[in-house]
Amino acid sequence: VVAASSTPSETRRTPLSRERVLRVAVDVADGGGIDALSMRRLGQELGVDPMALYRHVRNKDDLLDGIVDAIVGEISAEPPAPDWKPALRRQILQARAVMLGHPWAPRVLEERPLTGPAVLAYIDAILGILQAGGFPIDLAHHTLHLFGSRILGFNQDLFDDSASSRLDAAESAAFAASIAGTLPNVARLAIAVGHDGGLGGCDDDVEFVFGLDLIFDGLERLRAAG
Amino acid sequence: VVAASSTPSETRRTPLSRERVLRVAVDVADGGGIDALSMRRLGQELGVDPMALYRHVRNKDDLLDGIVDAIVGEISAEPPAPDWKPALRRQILQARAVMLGHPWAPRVLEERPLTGPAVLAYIDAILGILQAGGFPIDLAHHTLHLFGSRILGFNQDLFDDSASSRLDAAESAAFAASIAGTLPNVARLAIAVGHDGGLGGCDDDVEFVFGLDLIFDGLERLRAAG
DNA sequence: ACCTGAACACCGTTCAAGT
DNA sequence: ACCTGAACACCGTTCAAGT
Repeated sequence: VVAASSTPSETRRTPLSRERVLRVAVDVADGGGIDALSMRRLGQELGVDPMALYRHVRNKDDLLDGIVDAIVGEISAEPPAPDWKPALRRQILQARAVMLGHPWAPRVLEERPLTGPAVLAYIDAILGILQAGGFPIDLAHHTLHLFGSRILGFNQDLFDDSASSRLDAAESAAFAASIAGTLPNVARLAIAVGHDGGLGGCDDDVEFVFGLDLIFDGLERLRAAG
Repeated sequence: VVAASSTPSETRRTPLSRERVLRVAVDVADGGGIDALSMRRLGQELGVDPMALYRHVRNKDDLLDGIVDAIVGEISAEPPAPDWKPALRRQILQARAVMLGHPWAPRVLEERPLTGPAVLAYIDAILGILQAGGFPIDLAHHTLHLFGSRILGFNQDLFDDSASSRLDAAESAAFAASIAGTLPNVARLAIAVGHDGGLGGCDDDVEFVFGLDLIFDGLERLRAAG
């Protein structure tokens, strides 16, 4: 169920527009995940024939590109500052806050080409922060590639250890023992992650900021070296 | 069209097995992209009723998990060595070579939970390299999160500059001029990327290794500091 | 000229009927 | 007991018919 901002009768009265189509599409994805966002379902949510959407959106791909750009447009811009590290850090964490509100967004962002106006404006803002901090243009270019998805506030975690971190010490030990023969290093990791206080509970935000700061330090060293 | 390893009659004679289903599924994805991989198409490729696949695969998700694990299984293991940097570097570049042979794989790897035996064995190998190099277990854990998809040899590039790098200097200048008003920093970047020899042609491999080495250096500093 | 909705060519999966 | 294929509940999109 999607939390609609208007009653069905209002919905039907308001004329369709690309903006409204995209806004409701984001609502549908927020409410039911990206798989819930079909042209038919979206038409139903807007109280119109699904075919009516094609007047405001070229096709499904165009719809996805549109909501991706809308999401990036939610990120408020951080003004450039002479001290680039805190400025870029704030900017990226602002993007992260937006992404946390749309859990489906990272996946879609990754599989769509990012060429919308809001995305370009965001990249321009990032480059502005780097330039104000004294980055030559080629280092700024490397930096964009280096950050990858991190520039938008998320990092693709390939292995999910949230399950193992939910285990207590005894359960971790049992799991570790069961795989110790074939996967000795993963077993050791499972025990360490399970230890109370050992790794601080595997907070994703902690991991994200850890990675950010390590990369920042490496970049600052390159920048200072010229 | 998929390059089949056997003729239709052979295909029909050979009994189905999970391994064969997964192998042909990878072939279909290699040949036509991940969207070409449907249960119906896969059944057709194997010369069997689509429903017959459900004896060897729980459902479509299980099929995807299976081919993801099969791809990771293609990566040959690098033996641990006292010098962790070159060992890890070789291991990751080996993974990258495998991914370049299956362009659809990174996207699928990102959206599936990675819990198959080959994935776990691969992570165990990575942890083995780090441990042999003197990484304490908690730093090794941070390292996995830090690398993210890079551990499997690919980096999610959010903006695609392959189009702009294909332009010649005059075209870059014209494009830059057209956006200079609204996107001054992106415009400057476009000119720099377009310059012959300025950035070395935007080689993806160059960018990947650049990022790898920067992260390696940061980790080595943390490791040495204890 | 505009919009609607029937229809097409697909999906993944269930389930009853047949061997 | 096993397998098949019809059928269900969906897709995105085309296109002809209706207003």
